Amino acid sequence: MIVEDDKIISNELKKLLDNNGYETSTLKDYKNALEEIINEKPDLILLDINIPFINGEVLLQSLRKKSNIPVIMVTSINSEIDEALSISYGADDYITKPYNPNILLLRIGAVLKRTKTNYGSIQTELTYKDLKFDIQKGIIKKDNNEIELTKNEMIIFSYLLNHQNKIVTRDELMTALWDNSEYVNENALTVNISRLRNKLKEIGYPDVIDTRKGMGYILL
Amino acid sequence: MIVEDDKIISNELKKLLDNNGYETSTLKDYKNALEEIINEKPDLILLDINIPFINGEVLLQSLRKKSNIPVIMVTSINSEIDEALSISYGADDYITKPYNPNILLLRIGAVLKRTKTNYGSIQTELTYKDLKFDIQKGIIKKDNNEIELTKNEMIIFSYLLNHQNKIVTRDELMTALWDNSEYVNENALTVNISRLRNKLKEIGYPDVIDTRKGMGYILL
DNA sequence: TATCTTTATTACAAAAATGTAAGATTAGAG
DNA sequence: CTCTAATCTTACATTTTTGTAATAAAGATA
Repeated sequence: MIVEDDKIISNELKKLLDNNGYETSTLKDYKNALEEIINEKPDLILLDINIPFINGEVLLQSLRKKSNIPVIMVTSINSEIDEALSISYGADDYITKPYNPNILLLRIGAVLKRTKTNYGSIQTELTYKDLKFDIQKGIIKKDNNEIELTKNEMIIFSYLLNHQNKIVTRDELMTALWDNSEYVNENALTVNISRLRNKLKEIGYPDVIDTRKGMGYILL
Repeated sequence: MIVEDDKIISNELKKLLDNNGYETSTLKDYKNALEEIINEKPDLILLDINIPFINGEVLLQSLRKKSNIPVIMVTSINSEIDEALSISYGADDYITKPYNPNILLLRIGAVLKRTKTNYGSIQTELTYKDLKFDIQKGIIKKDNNEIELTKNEMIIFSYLLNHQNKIVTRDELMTALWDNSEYVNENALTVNISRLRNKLKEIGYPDVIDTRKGMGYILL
């Protein structure tokens, strides 16, 4: 979606993108821009900083409260402050007019690539050594093998994976697993670790969760 | 982590970052850079494009095969092609020397903010209207309320959310839920949808999964 | 080494998740 | 409007997940 008040530039951009395999739509002013955007859910927005009535940065700020749709700021003002501000407001990239069409296309490609796993969708696969961890289905795959993790095992494995090679205390894991409002046996964690270890062993990783007595666990 | 061969610039960068609350480490050349990076797991890398022996872009390319650690390219060559290339190789941002310290800090902040939920970690929260969906724990939160989803309900809700406002066929959902190797009753899906709907109703969203008879379902 | 504390393992029972079947509803074609 | 196919609801039985307790093993400390 192109948000740009200058019709000439807008058409130029549209033509460029249409010719390169993108579907485009255009908005000429800020009026209802937010609704239009939310409604249409474009994959990416090219946002002119100087669209009439409202500054593009204000629009970006409001948009960011509702959505993570990627935004590339387009501006004629080649000011470093604006560039930095765009980024801190949540723009995904920034380009100045006059723009080099090829650069613009590359940047669009890069932003889409960078954000496609995140925008609106859930990152489902995480890698640990040669294992693929599908958090959505709760399974770990290795070549042809595949083991299923239960919810608790998933939470523990995710947590360890997010802190790989760092020691994770038992308390941290307890908090990740259970609201500290509800009381559970201290040993419940130990049992769940044990179960996770067994499953990892099944798939050929017997000793990856190491005990650091008195400190916690570490995923190697 | 600063990867930069010019000691003066390297020290300057280090001082700037140290003074602004970051912990830094430095690498002076490409030798074993990849191992060092993988080993240390920095939160962000400032990568000089002209480090000795190997071009920074090559390093970046190899790194991207192993990790998504955010990288900001630093270069003295103010060439648009390099900038575009950096981005398409997977750099998260790009800055030219001489750099404005404040801009650099802002960009570092922006990149860290943008990537913190993704780097090495699992994106755990997704938003639907005013609900927060924690995929890792399988719970949906609304203000003080909170409902727990089972694995099947999570899979269905995730799938619908990833295709919000688009019609999703029953077959798609069946495939998302079960390997098509194992046979399950057609009705199993209906029952699971029903269960999910009840939970969504509990939390104040009674009619968000709409049936499109003969076609599938749609999340409004 | 002896002792004490931390962590592991196992078996078991309670709770939760899930597929099935039977019957009820509903939407849309004719 | 009527009929039929699609979808829904409910209840139930099986399977899975999970916490507990009792006992065992392993590390640390003296």
